[in-house]
Amino acid sequence: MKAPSPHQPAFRRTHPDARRLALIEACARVLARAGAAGASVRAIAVEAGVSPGLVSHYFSGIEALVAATYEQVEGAVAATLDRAVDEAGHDPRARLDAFVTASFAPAIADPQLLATWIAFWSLVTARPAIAAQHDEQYSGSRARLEALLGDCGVAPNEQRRAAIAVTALVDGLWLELCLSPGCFSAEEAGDIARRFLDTLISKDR
Amino acid sequence: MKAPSPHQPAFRRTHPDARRLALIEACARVLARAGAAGASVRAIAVEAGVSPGLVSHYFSGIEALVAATYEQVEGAVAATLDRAVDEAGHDPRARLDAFVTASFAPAIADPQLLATWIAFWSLVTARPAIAAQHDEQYSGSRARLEALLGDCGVAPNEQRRAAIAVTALVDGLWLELCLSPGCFSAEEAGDIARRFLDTLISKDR
DNA sequence: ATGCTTGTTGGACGATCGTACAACAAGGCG
DNA sequence: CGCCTTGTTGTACGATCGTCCAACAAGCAT
Repeated sequence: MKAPSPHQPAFRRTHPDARRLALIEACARVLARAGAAGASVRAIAVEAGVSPGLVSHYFSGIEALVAATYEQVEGAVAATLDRAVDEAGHDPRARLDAFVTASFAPAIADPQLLATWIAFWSLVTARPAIAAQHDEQYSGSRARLEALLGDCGVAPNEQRRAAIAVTALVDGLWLELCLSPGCFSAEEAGDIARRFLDTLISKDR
Repeated sequence: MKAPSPHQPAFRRTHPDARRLALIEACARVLARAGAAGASVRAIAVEAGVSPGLVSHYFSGIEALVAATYEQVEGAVAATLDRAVDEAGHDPRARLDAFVTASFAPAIADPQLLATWIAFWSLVTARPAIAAQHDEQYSGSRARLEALLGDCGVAPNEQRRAAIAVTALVDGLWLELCLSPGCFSAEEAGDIARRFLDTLISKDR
């Protein structure tokens, strides 16, 4: 079909970091489209426009690629939330509200995004290294939330528990919002979460 | 190895319902042990002590078996929670507390139990029938919670939202408790959830 | 005891999986 | 311009997957 140029390059070399990132993004797209069951080496290679061998060349296996994809996507989500917090100005409570509101925005509460989480969760129980990665990213996320809560006047000795509670409520709402988007709306989820924040913050005032 | 009896039965016939249940229980054990990735037709057949062909004979495929397993396990969990509620006596608040406390008991907040949920969740997005099943079981669970909340004096027009909130908080805590059991304890999770119930119930009193 | 129903077996089948490796070529360097 | 490094290809391999179906036998009915 294609008229071959005198010397059309069959492929292009890429910086290892860029190629690695491209494979991660392709993995995320495949997970979003086909779910964890459809995320095979070949499907990801086709999605990235490379040969299957490259996946093995950059990652020790599918699990390592899924772990790297989770790390990447989780980082992107955290960055989106941080941006929403920063854009909320300097009022501590407004920043906290922005955090939970952004957590249910279409870009975050996305069923296709859930697929990455599920694929990662399915590895947590069996693989200690994956479990350690999960613990690390969870504690990082909780630390950011503890800071936001502290700015709102939550006592230091209550921050840990409050952050666990808020994370659980937001994650639970997020999960259900992804699994059955028609059950309740993102606005309702935000209202529920913000009302819960009221009870945490006004408690010791 | 085995000295064959004059007529040792090579297999035993079973009531279709009993065999079906045995396959479901075998599926749950395989999911708990090997995760969603290891739940193959053959592995489940070995676990159940039957030949691989039987799985196809009773279920249209692996997905149908996973869906049936989720339904069965979810029903068992609901029954356990209902029993805990009943054993709590007649005081409405004590019944509600028993519900959340039992939700984090070792038998429920079990990493191996999470595997069944993850395997089921991984099918929700792609398969409309699975999504419908999830919606149905979620709304059933929420209805029971609404009744418990109503007995505690939550106004009818607030019951839906309160039940969504409690479900999300409990599920979020349960999920994290399963994923990293060392992060916080079941007692802490129960305390967080019960404290949240305080804010919902004492509100309009 | 004998036949019949049907639950059950067990292997065949093609598809797809992850992995590995030798050959190839793109692109920078001398 | 031609060599060299190495990112990339493409395929072969064995394992395992889900599905299917003809043959078998367990246990009830007669």
